[in-house]
Amino acid sequence: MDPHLLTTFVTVARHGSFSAAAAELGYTQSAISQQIAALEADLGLALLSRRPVEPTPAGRRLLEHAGPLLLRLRAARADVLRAAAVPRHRLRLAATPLAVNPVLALRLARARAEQPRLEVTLHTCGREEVGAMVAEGEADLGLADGIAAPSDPLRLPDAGPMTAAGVTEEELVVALDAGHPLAGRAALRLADLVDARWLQTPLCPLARLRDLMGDGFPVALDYQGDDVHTVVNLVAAGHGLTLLPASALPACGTAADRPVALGVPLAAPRLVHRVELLHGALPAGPAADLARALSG
Amino acid sequence: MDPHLLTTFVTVARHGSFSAAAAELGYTQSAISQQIAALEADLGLALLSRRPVEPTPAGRRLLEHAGPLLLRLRAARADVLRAAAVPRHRLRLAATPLAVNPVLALRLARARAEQPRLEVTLHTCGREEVGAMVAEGEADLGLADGIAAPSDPLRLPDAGPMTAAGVTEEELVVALDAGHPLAGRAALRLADLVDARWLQTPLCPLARLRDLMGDGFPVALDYQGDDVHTVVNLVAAGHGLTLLPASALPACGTAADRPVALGVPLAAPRLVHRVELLHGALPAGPAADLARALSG
DNA sequence: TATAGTTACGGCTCACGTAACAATT
DNA sequence: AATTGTTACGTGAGCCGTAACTATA
Repeated sequence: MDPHLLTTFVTVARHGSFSAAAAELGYTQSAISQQIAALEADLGLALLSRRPVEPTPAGRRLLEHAGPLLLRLRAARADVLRAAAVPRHRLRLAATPLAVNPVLALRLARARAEQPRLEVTLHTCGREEVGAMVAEGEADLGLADGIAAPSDPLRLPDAGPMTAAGVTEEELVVALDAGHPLAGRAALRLADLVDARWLQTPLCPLARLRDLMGDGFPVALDYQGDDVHTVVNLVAAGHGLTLLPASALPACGTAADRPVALGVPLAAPRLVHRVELLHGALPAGPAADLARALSG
Repeated sequence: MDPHLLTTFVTVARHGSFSAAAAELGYTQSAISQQIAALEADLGLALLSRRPVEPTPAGRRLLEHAGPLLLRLRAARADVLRAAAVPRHRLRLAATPLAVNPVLALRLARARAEQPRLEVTLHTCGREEVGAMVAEGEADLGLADGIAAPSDPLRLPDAGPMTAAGVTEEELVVALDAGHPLAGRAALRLADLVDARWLQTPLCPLARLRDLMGDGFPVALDYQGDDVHTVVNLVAAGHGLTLLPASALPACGTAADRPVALGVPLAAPRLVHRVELLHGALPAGPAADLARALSG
């Protein structure tokens, strides 16, 4: 169970090939073969079937552990080094696309106005990656968004000792096209939308809604990207419903020349769009200042 | 950050001595010295001060990570092996002292009556150790108790992918001696007991109450052991208050010849004594049967 | 001066690379 | 026949033990 062998194992499993893993890790094919053999001998189990190279049931099980385990290992290293590092004035921020809402964008602007020496780099990526970047010290602060009951914390994947605190909560709206039968409503209940046609996007994972409401939420279109602008255009064109924070929809009313997406407030269940600030323990100097500023 | 070096590091830190760690791990003093040097070189930080041997701030930080990390590593190994192992008829149970209440003791008896071939070993230990034993596969099932709001899960320390499900919830009572000024009350509010004299025991950690209610709960006596019988006798003798599940107190009323502990129901906040069943994913065969039986 | 951690050095293990081999398509 | 994983074997890095050294109480 040497982490070294574990890394090799996940790489081989990911590529489905010993040679490809060897190329990526800078070893020879032979070394990879020996490493996998060593891991299998250590556990006394076959972890991969050969030709084609695929994880066995035991291998799949190990894969579920290996990722988080290696992440925590890197996170621990990063955390110890971070605690001893000198505070930098170049801060790296990682955020999910919907996390940088108008409120937080303004707070960030104010903080930068107050501390002109501060250099900020902002990087957009998925939830898991935000968590991983903060845990591994690749980002000083992270902003992750999600759907939760008011004042409830988000259920973020565990990436080791890390602090998460809510910074904004905002009304959730059901986004739909202007011609949709429900467009005129003053408010909607999620229970009434279980059988509507939904847009599947990483921005609003339907699995989360099914957790809350049970089965349903059929997928009309699956959009794999995370671009908010694209999602809004897809909604406007009638590809399906999705949940968005109110501020993610354009403020204007109707437009004659193109389809428009409308937001109808969600009446029940009581849910909000919540953004949480992530950071390793003890954010030092500038990072702590910025964290305070973002918390409002 | 080799786990091997990490284990050496925690052992040295625990003993406060290189030689003692060497003795425990079966190495020479010299090897330990080289291992610590290697770890410090890898991180580029001093982790231990010498003479006396104590962790530096960076070392303390690493210690916070190392324990859970090594536990998860052992847990992952155990989980993979468990999934591939043949189901056994000798089941090992780990439980905290207050977890085996009358209800669960009866359910266990019924299960054993229905499956005569089943051999059960029961081991009592602290919360963390129950979690660790289940995670590492040293126990097939675990029972951990704690204080929580009704239907709320316990906040158990994370020991990797493990399933926890509530099995019983029971009324909490404030245990006090018969001569206590509050002994006559029909019910008590925790808020009124903030300044009372409390018994500190692992069975009812006052830190948990302070989390809920803020500071207070002064310690009259700190009992380091976890024997329920002893705690009840201490309470009866007037050493202080504690919270216990109603079933932990003797059923009888008063006795002339010796001091008696009484239980007064806790009216507010609404809290219960909750027991959760812990198991690794996929409990196989007999373990799954027993888990079902204990869940009622 | 005694105790305890560090450094020097030698031996041995083990992990990797080269290269020949085997198995699958 | 080509591709890809396995096995054999030699080399070199690294880890541990012995022993000499050093620093602290």
